[in-house]
Amino acid sequence: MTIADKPQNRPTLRDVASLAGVSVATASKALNGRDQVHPDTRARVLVAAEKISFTPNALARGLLAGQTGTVGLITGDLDGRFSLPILMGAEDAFGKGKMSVFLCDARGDSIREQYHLDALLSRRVDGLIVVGSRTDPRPSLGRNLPVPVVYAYAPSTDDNDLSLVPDDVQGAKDCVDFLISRGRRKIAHITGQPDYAAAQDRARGVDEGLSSHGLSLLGGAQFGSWTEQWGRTATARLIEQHPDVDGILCGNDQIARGALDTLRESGWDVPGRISVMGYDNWEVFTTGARPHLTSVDINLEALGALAARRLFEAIDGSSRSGIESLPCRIVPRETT
Amino acid sequence: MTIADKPQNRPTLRDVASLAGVSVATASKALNGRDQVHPDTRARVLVAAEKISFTPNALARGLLAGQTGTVGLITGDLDGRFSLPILMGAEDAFGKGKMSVFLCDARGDSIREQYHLDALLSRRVDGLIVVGSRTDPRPSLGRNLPVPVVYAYAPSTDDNDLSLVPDDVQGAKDCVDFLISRGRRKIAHITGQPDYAAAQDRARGVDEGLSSHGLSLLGGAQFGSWTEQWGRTATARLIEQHPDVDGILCGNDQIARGALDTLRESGWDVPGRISVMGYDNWEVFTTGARPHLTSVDINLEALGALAARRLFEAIDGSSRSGIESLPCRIVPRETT
DNA sequence: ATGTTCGCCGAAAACCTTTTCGGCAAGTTT
DNA sequence: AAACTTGCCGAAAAGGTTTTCGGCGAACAT
Repeated sequence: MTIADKPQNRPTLRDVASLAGVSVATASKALNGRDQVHPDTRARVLVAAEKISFTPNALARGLLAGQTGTVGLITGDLDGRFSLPILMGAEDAFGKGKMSVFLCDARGDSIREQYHLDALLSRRVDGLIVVGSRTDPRPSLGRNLPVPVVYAYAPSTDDNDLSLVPDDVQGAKDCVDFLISRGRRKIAHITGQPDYAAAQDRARGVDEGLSSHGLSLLGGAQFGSWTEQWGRTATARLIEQHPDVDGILCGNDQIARGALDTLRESGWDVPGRISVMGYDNWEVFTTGARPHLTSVDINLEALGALAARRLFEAIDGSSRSGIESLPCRIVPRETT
Repeated sequence: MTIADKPQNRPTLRDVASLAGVSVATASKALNGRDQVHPDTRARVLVAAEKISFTPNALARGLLAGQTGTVGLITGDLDGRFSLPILMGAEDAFGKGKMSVFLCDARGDSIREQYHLDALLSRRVDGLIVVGSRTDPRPSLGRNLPVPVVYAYAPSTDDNDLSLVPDDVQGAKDCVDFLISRGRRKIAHITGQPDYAAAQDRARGVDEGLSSHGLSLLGGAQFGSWTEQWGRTATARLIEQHPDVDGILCGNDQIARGALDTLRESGWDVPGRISVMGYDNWEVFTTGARPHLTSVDINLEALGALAARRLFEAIDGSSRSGIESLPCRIVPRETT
């Protein structure tokens, strides 16, 4: 019965018009705020539309206008940790009533990505945002797509595309400055797999930051994996080999979590004897830690917002290309 | 220039037809595998379509067919932990080439939810999946929507709607059985805020499970918050007041994480002296723990897949209502 | 009274695709 | 040779909306 009493064919502009006793042309103009329609007539149309709860068919409108007011966000993310904040940022930037953003998930699979691309293009989205789960360059979707594309977080390999990425090098430098401003001088770096651009960039930032202060890294950058386990192992080795260490910059929050665990179990006071910083500001890790973990926020909402603005500009005609880096932001908590 | 050389008006079926020297009717039939078209003609049309990389306009098709082959997924999730697995499950169940699922995020805000609902309905989706971030009942989207709706994870308050939820009561019972089969008898329960249905359901399952074995809970269910901090605090108190405890069922993985930390620091051997189980099977917590945490998977992909099937049935006419519970699955690791 | 402006409305075209149905030519049957 | 079937193709309608443009009546100027 829930099916039976559903209005099988939904109300159309023609229904509104006949109810209001006008033509569809006038009804359309009345609803869209065009002038050339008498105030009384407009009022009649509005109540008629309200009465039958008319919603304009976006398919027909899009077909005619050649624009749908829709942008697609294709993500390769598996758990939404990167893509949802970017989605939110983009939505906020587009503002309500204008453009809708719809997400679909390719799970890092290029077949699925192509499938979603086709689905979105055939539905005539006005633009695309492509999100990856690592900052390593990824293959371009192609040069002669019928709509503009912005790559977010994971840049395109093609310089003709526009990509937006967090500035990991500068973020890492900022961490160094932050620790040095807290009086730390013997700084180590524990990070993830060396084949990640994020690991390389952050390590480079740490190096350059220390160099600019005339310092150098304690024991060199320790590459491993992005896990708590590695954080624990590497930290245990670190404090044994370098008992004078007074700061650890970790490649992400999980490694930092592992570092904190090992330090606590070894009786090292944080932040009394040593400071620890994470990266990514994944809240479930930073505020679960003891003490709460100082980290670096990579501003994904801002990335999404800028992606939306750039897309809007491109839809309106002006186009950019290349890689744009966005600043990160240190979130001080209790480990520094 | 990237804009300038974009084909401003995309190829249409008319272009294909004129290139192949046939009418649009024949071109359509050729591309859609209809019979009534000569093999040679079909081949000509196909190469023509390929040549100008024609993609059919889904707007026009949907306008005509009254169906768009699209379902919308509205989530209230903030980090995608629940909604993305459900999205994936739904996609897999629909299968490729048939239906596309697009996600939009209301962030738990009913204004935004209404906005996205309107956006999806005006784009004439064929159905909706509504996902929440807690298992507490949520307000219905309404009874006379023009398309079928399935609520997943967070059920609707309206019994006329169809809702799919994980069976937390049975899941908790299974945990009890699991611990008892491992020889545990003195079992405690530490869980989250008492105003969460998930906390109540899981606590009830634990109670009922123990009763069915003639046992009872050690110290009663400990409600607190879904955090590591609470897991640590409650566990410290627990082992002080009940040194004979040999099993802790935690309301989620973060609480379990906190419990493990406190046990390790108190010198309790896990799983030698005591077993610990989490809930939700959030991998980043279960495999980061020492030892790796046994947990309960709430099968979100299966939930999404069933949502897709139910939606498909409803679109085809048959309709159900009420709440369907899906079984959970214990994932044994090293803490039991 | 004639011509002109102005305000408001409606018919029709356009967007792109799918499906129905009529038509035409070639081949088949009586 | 006439009647019929078969295979293939194309014209046209339909779907819902927006925009353009012509029209019509009323108010105004001469």
